[in-house]
Amino acid sequence: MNDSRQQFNDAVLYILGQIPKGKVTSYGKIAQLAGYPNHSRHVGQVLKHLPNDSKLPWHRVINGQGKISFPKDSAKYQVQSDRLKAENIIPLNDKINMKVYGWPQES
DNA sequence: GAGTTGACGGGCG
DNA sequence: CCGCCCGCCAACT
Repeated sequence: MNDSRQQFNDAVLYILGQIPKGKVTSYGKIAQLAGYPNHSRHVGQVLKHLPNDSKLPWHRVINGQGKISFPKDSAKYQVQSDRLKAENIIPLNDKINMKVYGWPQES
């Protein structure tokens, strides 16, 4: 019954772990890869449930606009931005170039 | 049990 | 280019 939900959750976590270092992806992309093209919001829901000490690179997930889905004044924003910068991912005007850092590779 | 929310995305004006 | 609206659907109140 609720297996589909659990499966979606598991798929998201798996994909999240497959994101190579120095690359980023969007919620919609993950949802699509998970087999649910329109569940972009739920991807965020899953990430929200992640523990703070999670080994998964949740910071490599941004929105389709190539921006961090947090208010600039938010602590989460600062952390994610700092982590991305630590992976040589430098956003321009608070926007990440998906053409360069995007994953999987878009054409 | 019913209504609202949300780590989003895409379309329209 | 920018802002508003609609859709999707589980989680939350």
